[in-house]
Amino acid sequence: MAAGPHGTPTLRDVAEGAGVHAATASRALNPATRGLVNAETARRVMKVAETLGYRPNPMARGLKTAKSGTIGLVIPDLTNPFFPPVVRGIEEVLEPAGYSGLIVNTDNDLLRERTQVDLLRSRQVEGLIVATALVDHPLLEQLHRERVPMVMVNRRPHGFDVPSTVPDDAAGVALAVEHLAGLGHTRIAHLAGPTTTSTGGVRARAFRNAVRDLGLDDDPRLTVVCHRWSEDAGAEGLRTLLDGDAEFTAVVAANDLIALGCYDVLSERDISCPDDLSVVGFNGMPFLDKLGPPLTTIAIPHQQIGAEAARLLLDAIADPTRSARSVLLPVTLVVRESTAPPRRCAGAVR
Amino acid sequence: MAAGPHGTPTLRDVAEGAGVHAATASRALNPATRGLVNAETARRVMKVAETLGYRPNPMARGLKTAKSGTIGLVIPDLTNPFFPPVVRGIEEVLEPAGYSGLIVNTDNDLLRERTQVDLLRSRQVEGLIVATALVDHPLLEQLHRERVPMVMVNRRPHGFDVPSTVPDDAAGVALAVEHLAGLGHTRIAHLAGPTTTSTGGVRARAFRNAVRDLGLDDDPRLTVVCHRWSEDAGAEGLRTLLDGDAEFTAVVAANDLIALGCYDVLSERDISCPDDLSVVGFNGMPFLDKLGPPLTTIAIPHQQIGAEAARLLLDAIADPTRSARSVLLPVTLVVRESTAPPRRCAGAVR
DNA sequence: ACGATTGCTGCAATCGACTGCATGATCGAC
DNA sequence: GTCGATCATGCAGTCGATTGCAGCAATCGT
Repeated sequence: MAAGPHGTPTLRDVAEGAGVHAATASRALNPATRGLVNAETARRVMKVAETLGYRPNPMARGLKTAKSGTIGLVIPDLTNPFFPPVVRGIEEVLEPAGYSGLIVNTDNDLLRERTQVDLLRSRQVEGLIVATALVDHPLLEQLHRERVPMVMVNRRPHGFDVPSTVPDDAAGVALAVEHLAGLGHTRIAHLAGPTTTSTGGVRARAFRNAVRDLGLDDDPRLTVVCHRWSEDAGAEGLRTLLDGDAEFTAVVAANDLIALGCYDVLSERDISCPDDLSVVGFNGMPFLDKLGPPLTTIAIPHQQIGAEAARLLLDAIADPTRSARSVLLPVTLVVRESTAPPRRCAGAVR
Repeated sequence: MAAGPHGTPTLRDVAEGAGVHAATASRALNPATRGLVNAETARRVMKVAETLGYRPNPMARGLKTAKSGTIGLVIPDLTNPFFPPVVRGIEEVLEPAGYSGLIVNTDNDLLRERTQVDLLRSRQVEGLIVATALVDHPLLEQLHRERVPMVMVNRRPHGFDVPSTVPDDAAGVALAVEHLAGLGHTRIAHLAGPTTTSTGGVRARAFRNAVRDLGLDDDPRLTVVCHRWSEDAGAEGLRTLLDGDAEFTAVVAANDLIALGCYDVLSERDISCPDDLSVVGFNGMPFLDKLGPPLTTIAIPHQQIGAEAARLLLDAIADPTRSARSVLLPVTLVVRESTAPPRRCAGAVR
């Protein structure tokens, strides 16, 4: 067990073991420079490295090359079931490429976001995958100006071009509306996400387009904007909808959390789903099939979204001049028991 | 904007700006060595560092000090809702201490676990927080021998002493059984977790103890071991229970996922919960209150478990000689609608 | 008033890997 | 048999921060 004073074998240990200079060992071990070394010598060095269990010290390497081999993942809250699969998708791509992800949670707090990104940058991350909510974002703009390689997931940037991977929101909403229309609903409500997020806006617009395309009642009173992507906000949204005077027999929630908020109001007001009201979610988070009733939703490929984002980022790092590309991923309708034909003579639901 | 050729200001830039040597600047900036420097000089250096936006390069620092400021988090699957809150609890403690967590997923695969831990070690993590399932684990033993600072979450190590933070499993199970007994159940079944995990064993033993303590029917046929902590395994477990000839009116699942598996079987066989069968889960994962029916469960303080684990690890890093301390965290019973008194003349459920 | 202590700062080596440049060896060509 | 080309390897400096040691000045004690 030849090893340096610190226990782990160093490049010099390997070089010594192979009877060559550290420089030669370095070249032999690096596939890109291996050609510079005699094939036989290279083989020998590699064998010694192998038996010694040599691991290049990423700090020493990073110090010299100014590369850390890490990527910062900026997400609002890991506890939101949306993100873990996305993270796994990201790591699935990053790992084989020799990168690791550093996760930070911002809780959608602007200040916290800033300090967390600072933290990441001080850790020398080579790029950022950003999943935060806000669409108009001075910090993002600043990072973009500073040429920090960056990709957005699930959100589109506003003014400047940054690569992004997003689900096909418009198609998803259309799927939901068509499904409800097919069941016979004509007055469908929408609980929109915050307008401060691109997703909220896109889905709301897609909703009205779908309603119009199908010739359903296009009543502006049937769209209520939730101020957050949360159960609470969803509950509040449905309450104002119910307390309004517009009739509706179905609601398309801008995401599953908002739909879950609806469930709270339903039991609170003793409204039956799907008998009195059909509900459709969006995102396809886990365990939706165990709800009472199981929630019909638009499933999106979380893992793929992450994987694509990671690929885009690696591309951007490899070639910073490449223009921003964005990926739109297909979504699917998952029909469960929260949707059904409207009752014969459904009036205003209250 | 004075800065080095790479854009980010270096220690020498600061030193130059303050008219001192880099060594002095280093000492002035490090709180531990600041006393060695003239107070006025230190102030000046710090001000220059501030205005320059100086960030010490963690790689250079790490190279010299052989510390990376990172901790490895070894978890089975981030997608399992159990872990995200634990991770947040961990980071909540790690961050103020200047550490970052590097997350890897093992999918409970022994080989993958090994390569992932190798990855972490090659990234020079200063310690490991391990949440993997297996109780007899050559890799863990090896790490322990190699003196890698390490803490386990939610599991107790088998042969050797490693600090750990676990929920009070025994108390939780007792709470569940008492709750059911209080409702009038006398024949209570247990869907145990894998015996390869300490948690599985502990909860199963606690179950039998609780049943005996309360003078309920202690029938060995009423305990079935699930071979994994998953919905599938839970479903399978309940099926064998139902297909057996022992009567029971309630079931304590070793965790929520197993309880969710029960829900599948209930609808599959048209058994009503809680009318025909009461079900109690364990862990208190999110959205359980939205299920049909909302699941009664034992809530455990996920975030606290993580935070305590991180604290233990920081202690272990600071003083490796300190003996292993373990923390037991209190759990609470959350009563919802999956439990009710048994029907008057409940026979065998089938 | 002189040697000794204390306080502050600079010098230079170090951590481990990378890399431009130079040197040495080998071989072919004329 | 010598010269130049090619190939392989070694040398030494570099990345940025840290730290033992030395040096210098101011202060103290007697």
